[in-house]
Amino acid sequence: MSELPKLYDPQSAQNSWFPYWEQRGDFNADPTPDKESHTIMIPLPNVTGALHMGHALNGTCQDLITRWRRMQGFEALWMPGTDHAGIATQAVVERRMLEEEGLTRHDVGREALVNRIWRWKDAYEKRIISQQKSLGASCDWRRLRFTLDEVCAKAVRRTFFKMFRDGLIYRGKRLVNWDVHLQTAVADDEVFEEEIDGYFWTFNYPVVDAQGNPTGELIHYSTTRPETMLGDTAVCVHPTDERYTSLIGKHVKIPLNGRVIPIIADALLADKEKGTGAVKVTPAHDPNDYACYLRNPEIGVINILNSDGTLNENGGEWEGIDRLEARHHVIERMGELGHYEGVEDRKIPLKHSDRSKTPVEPYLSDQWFVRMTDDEDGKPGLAQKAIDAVEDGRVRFFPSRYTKTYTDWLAEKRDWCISRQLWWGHRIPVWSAVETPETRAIVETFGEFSDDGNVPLKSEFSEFLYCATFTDGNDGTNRILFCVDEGHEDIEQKLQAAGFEQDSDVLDTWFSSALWPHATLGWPDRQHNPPMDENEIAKQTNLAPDESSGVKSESSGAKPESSGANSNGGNNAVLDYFYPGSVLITSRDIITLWVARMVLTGLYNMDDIPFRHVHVHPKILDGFGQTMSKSKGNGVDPVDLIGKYGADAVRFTIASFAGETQDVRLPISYECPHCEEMISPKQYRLETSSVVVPSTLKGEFPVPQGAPKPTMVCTNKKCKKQSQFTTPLYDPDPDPDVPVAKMVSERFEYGRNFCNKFWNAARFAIMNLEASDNGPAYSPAEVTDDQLQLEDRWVLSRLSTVANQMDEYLGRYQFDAATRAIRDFTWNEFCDWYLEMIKPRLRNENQRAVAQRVLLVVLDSLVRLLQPFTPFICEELWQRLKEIAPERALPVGEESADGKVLEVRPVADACIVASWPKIPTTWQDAALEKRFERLQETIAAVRNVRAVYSIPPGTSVKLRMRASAEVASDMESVSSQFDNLAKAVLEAAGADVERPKGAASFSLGDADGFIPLEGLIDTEEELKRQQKRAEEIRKHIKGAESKLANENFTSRAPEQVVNDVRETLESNKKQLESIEEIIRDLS
RNA sequence: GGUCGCAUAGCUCAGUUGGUUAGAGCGUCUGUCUUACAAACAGAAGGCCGCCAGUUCGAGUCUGGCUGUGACCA
Repeated sequence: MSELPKLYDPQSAQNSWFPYWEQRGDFNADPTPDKESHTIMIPLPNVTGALHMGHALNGTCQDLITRWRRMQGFEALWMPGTDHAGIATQAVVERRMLEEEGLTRHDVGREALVNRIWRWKDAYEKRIISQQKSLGASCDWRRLRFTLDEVCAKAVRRTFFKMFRDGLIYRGKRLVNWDVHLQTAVADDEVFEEEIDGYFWTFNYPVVDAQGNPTGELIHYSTTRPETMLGDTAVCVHPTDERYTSLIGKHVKIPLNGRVIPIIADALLADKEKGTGAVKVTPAHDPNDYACYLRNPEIGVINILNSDGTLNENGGEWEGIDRLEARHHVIERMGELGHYEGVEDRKIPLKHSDRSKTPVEPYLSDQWFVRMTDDEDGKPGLAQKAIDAVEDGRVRFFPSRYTKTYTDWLAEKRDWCISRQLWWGHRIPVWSAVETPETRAIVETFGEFSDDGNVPLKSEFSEFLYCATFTDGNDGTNRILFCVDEGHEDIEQKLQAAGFEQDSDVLDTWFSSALWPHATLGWPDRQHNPPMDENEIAKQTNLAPDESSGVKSESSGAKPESSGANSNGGNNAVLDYFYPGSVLITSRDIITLWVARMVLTGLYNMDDIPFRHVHVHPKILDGFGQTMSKSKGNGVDPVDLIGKYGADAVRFTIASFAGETQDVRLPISYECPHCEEMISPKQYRLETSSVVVPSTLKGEFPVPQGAPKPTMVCTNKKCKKQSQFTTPLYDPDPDPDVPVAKMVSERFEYGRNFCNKFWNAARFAIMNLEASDNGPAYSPAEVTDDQLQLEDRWVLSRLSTVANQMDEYLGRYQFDAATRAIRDFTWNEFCDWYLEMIKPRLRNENQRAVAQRVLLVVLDSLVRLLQPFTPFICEELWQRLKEIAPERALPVGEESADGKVLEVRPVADACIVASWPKIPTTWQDAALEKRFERLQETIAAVRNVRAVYSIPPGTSVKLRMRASAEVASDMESVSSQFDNLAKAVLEAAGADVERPKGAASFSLGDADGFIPLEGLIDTEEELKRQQKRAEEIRKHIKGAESKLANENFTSRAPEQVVNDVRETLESNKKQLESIEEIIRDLS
């Protein structure tokens, strides 16, 4: 075998092993009756744009758990896919179309726009998948789903139909956030508030008598949106406001249009302290006013806006004019009529659409809703059932504090507005028409009208068709509507031919993503397994789909034939087998929007929860503590990091962040494209927000069209070159062919350095497992207890502890603790101590074979334990080790007697499917670890003396240890290690050893060490060193003594604690005695 | 405004049910190209555990308040 290079090359490992796994079908998961399933549904990224660090963190956690479970012998499915993200995607495509071609959606039409969005989706889905794959995502790519594909579409249609039939979906009026630019409602979470410079105008309305004649009284009020007075239906005062009590019940006239409206009292809307105490009420255009209308329905509602933001017929002479322009006309006319009183400047918090970045208008419109409330008879509704599932523990949150976020939100039981006035999405499957003899005739082919307005259908139709009549609130016409289940295009055509029109709205994206956990598995089709991607199957070299899974690991055994084929004995085995899922891994901001709704629809459609665990991982912030986002310019592309540090390093570092905390900071830098120097970032304030730019920024933002783009200057004195850099503020992108500074983070050196350390440990092992001048190659043979040396027992004891910790930590989703445990063991124990200690044995022909066997079993275990974290390097090493030792000595089971520790077994073809280590806990030996620690302390103390006295590495020192006979004999048994690790020759050890003159000294708890340094010793320096140490110990002694003198402590603290303090005190006193003796000698 | 977090070494973070002398990585300083690894090795320096009270024999850890900071929901 060719010798391993000194540096691990992540790119070459990535290039070889990902295709290898794909071809072998290692990521495939199929129903396998004799294995337990493990299912993770990806939190589907949306196709609006590329993935960022948050996705990388999310994906790493999921892949880690999936790979771990797969090695444990679970049939582990990680389901991939993407979300169509209705409004977000439509908005980016529309914006780009407008910028590049000057076209709006109305110019191109529904079909053409949707086609354009499909093309966008195709491009970004491809990009997203390639990003995920470069991270090593072991998804079952054959099962890739998209929320608008036909499998998901069926689930959406069936769910809508079922809910409609069950009376859970209704149509109603609601005041929504209306994006006049995109002409759609946007959800509350798609809106951001921004303070703008506005004005506060004051007007008055004349009070009129019953005949409509002015009484001479005026009511004054102020407003930031004067144009809405055209839609006023009342003036409101506080019921206890003495200025107005006499006016309540009277009327005012709106001067602009002569409408007479009542003066009402409403304590919730009017505030005596604010302004004049009187407010105008415009129910159709203000949420608070709308709430007031609901309390006082007699005042009525008047809508003055068209969907594009222009005034409608209620705008009178200003009909067709944009509301902002109309505002000026209104002010002017009120002035002419003598009802304008003044204006002042004011900062106004204004809601903007996150999608179009334009101000939203409160707008009253017809929307579809899903009922969340409980039934009238008190039976739990959708929300309550989802709350129950968490409260009774069927679904558990990790960390548990997120349970409250979930239950608090659901407890409000607010009906869910599911319609969106968009073109990109699942169209609402409802067809309606005005009731006419012709349309009635159609209805009568399916059923018949009953007197109460219901339309019971004949049984052959009622399974997939639902009919109802209603009166249109807008024009008073009687209408008929049909809801049609999936798979009945013939009926849809028949309805359309008869004049029925499909609702033009689409469903909220979350409606389809709520179904993700069962829709992706093929629900509602219970007869067939869900279809799979033929191209992905074709990539797998084992040819016939039935054998696509190939030979599996030593633990999981060969798989029965794949159930990928569509015919499967008439049931959907995939759904039965993989539902419910095991864990959902996501970030906290969608606990309400998504997690809650998945539970709710899972219970509704499947009568079962969608997953048992929900793990909520932290969010990644930048070095300034702000969330990463495209618009802030601080988003790091994981692919850039993978290119620089390697996928393993990125994964390992990310996993080290992922604990139970809420946020982690990831300071970022710009990498000079010329010399790789890191340039630090700074925050750059814009008018209403801030962006992150290089600290050496040249040029100004925002960039005027055609102006040179801002650049940064390299801080490296030898470079000093300028370059463009990653930022959202270039319009639209950095110039082509100009070097661009990428955004990276030096934090990832943590993972890279670890991978390289591990690589070199394996390199050392491999060199010593092969035949060389030092002796023969590795030979597999069983290892018994009596063949083990101290360091072998120690390393196996530690390995057992760490391996078992890994299961604990991963089981609780504590990825950070798991990475720390495995890193510390690998680096600080295996590399720093074990490898160093066995070097002499590997050169000794009698000791070499056993040392090789123990070395390999530890390395073998590490490769397996690290596979979920750093799969590429592990597969690379696995394949190399497989050549050296296709059979090797591996841990025996717990129950093994007769002193056998390792037994020879073959290993799996690939690391990804190797069995997860089960290291016997009986290997853990606390007493032995304690002994070993004393050895380590002694060596550290000798090294410290060597460093203090600058003794050259090549120079040997003598060591004399004063200790009890027992400890001394232990020291003698490992004396060769003093020489090996500290270049110290143990000259003497025993109770009667005396401190030689001119020696450096150190004191452990139960032993003192002396290193004769005749001539070398600096008495002053040594005295100082010892006195400093003595001071420290005196401090501790004092602390312990005062503690023990405290009656309260000795009587109330647990005996164990008190004893520990006593022991430590004794040991410290001994140490102090030794040190004081040394000090006397030196003085 | 409500809810949930965070504040520990210069930076980024660990710190189990309260219990001996608070840890790691990076950075800094001193040595070392020692035949696995300079992306490394050996050694060292560096802490009012945000502030104020309280509970306790004992508080980085528990309780209350304050300050700063972040997220989610209104």
